[in-house]
Amino acid sequence: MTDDLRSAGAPTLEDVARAAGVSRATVSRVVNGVRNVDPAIQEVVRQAVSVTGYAPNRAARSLVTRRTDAVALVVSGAGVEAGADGEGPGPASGEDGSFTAQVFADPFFGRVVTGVVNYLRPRGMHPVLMFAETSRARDEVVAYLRQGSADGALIVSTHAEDPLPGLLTEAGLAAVLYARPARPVLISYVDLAHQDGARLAAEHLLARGCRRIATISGPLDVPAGQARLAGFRDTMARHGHPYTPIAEGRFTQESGEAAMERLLAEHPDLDGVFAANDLMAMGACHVLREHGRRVPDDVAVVGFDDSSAALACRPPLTTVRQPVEGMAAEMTRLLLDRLARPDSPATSVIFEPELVVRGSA
Amino acid sequence: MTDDLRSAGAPTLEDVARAAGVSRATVSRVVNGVRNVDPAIQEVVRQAVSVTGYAPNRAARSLVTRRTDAVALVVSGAGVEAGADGEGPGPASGEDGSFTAQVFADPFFGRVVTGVVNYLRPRGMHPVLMFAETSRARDEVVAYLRQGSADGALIVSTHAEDPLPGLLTEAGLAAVLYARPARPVLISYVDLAHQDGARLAAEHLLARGCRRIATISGPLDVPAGQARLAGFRDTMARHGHPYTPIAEGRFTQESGEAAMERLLAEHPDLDGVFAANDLMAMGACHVLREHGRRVPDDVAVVGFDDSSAALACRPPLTTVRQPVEGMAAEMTRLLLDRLARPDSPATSVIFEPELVVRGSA
DNA sequence: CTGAAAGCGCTAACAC
DNA sequence: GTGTTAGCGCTTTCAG
Repeated sequence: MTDDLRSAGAPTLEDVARAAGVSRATVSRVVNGVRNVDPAIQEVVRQAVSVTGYAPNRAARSLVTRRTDAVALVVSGAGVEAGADGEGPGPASGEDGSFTAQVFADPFFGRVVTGVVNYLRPRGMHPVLMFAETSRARDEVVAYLRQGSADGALIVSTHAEDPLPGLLTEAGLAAVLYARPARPVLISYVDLAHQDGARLAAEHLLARGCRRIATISGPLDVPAGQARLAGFRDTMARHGHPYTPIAEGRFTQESGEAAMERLLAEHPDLDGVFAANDLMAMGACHVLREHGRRVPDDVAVVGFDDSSAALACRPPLTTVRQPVEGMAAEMTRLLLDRLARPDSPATSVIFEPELVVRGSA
Repeated sequence: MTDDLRSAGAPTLEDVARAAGVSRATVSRVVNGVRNVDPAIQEVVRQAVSVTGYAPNRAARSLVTRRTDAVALVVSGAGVEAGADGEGPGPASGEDGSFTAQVFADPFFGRVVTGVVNYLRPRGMHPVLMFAETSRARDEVVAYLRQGSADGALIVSTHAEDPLPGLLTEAGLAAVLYARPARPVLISYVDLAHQDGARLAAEHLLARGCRRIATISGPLDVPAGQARLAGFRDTMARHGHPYTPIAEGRFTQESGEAAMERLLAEHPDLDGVFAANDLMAMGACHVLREHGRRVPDDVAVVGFDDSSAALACRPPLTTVRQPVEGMAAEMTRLLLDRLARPDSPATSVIFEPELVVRGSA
């Protein structure tokens, strides 16, 4: 008669306690691995746990611990172009899903997810995926965190002037960014030394003997785009090339193709190209080949990121490696650190890029 | 003296009630949009909410509603090959992150995420990302759900014989699959009519005049790989081609390249290739070009999925479209349906593929 | 080392 | 239409 009185609902601590003949508190201690419990009793409790099939209720636990063991992984973007889906007069940058689709078109985000998950998982934590491309969506992210649905946020911004970091810190919520915020907010972040990366690319092209070098930059309203361009230009200037042709892309393969077309039209004799990411570099290679230029013999191409696109390309891309997974893991570490010590100061960690030489340059 | 007594901690229902001069219950009603509340009072409460900056505590709410508004989005795989990372004698298919990295190397998963998020988001729900490539990881997913950390699970299996669906239904947990389970489990799922898709590809190649057609199949231990091959073979046989060369790939570009090399070595005169996904088709195109074959003039190539790789390829791939985002959305709808009516029967929805003609065939 | 008891913040009967 | 109240299942002092 001590059994089977709990036919409905999942077993609770109470049930286990009864089955083990101890108090709820003791069961709780055993379940949470708190010391100071008689080994013999521990064993009895463990038995009872497995007999009853007990699983602690996360909500009840969260209610008292004030922790959820979840973190929000949010992809944030300020302005998305109107979707070219032709589905009627929808909002120009609305929540029609074009943003979420675009995000994953770039192999970059998958790598971030990989890095985050690999750090979180061994610690029993999980990422909740969120997108914050509109002001409404941003408010929802803030609300989500304020409700205590997640312990903190990992922010990957696709555009500068993203208001989200500000909103978050203002609300006293724990957050860490991938990439330095445009306006200095007191918040931790990881970033890459983009300028150094661009320098590596420029020097490689120069060392290779290229003399008429152009660049396909990233969007100039995103910090990474600016920094890579700046690093490239500075290096070129320092080596006696104060004027280098530039075509702005949007980090997509398509925009890379268009940029390459423009470059080729204006400078048919170029012999080297630095693209600010691999997707654009790949687009450039396609266009070059279509125009009868051999890569790297006629035109050398260097990409950036060392994403999966670099190996997918023919020839495989010489590129500047951004250790995305490692950076994402570090970003996660910074967040968990902050959660453990809420008033630890904001920290930033800058990673150094590395040149990876393959076939394209 | 009615104010500022709550300097510490977030404001609770109690605080709002006090500020509005009503009871907790009333505040709860207006916050949750329950009818039967005097409009005037509603207004007063809303004021109080915004004055206090109240945000409902999700844990407390979940504790009583038994809902979290989160669903687990789990990528499940049975056997992953040993990582080729050369980092010492690690476990052959361990939790070293190689699985998570592989998963996002394919544009497929990003599309699934997109579809899921776009369905979930307007409903105030969010996906928690999980991976279940080892038996340990699978147990964690089950435990996660049993703790009530998420209301249900969306499963994307990368291999057949995945034990997860069985574990889940056995535990009475709500789950829906992307792709039919290998062994018939009583569980809802969405899937594509893979055979029809393969038929479309074969017929297109045939109609185009190709007579020496080979195929690069997917891994034969995954249902989609089998079905696409079966559909292709049947159609070829029906059109008088009982024997078509086959090379097995693993749905990666690299494996597609290797398969194409083999095919070309044995059948130098082939004039058409059906690859079971776009990544492999892209690899095939590269290899064909390296061997001096023009696509589509010398050899026509048809892919499968209509992923981003199809457009990234030169020439753009003629392919069989799998409406991944729509299928993922439907999968999500099925899950929420199930959550709303727990004893609704298991349902399956099969989507029809569509041929998309571009440059490669 | 173990038990008793006080909540965590919210929803949902149930009274009024 | 609104307030009272009883928990939801857990952790955590505080006694013993």
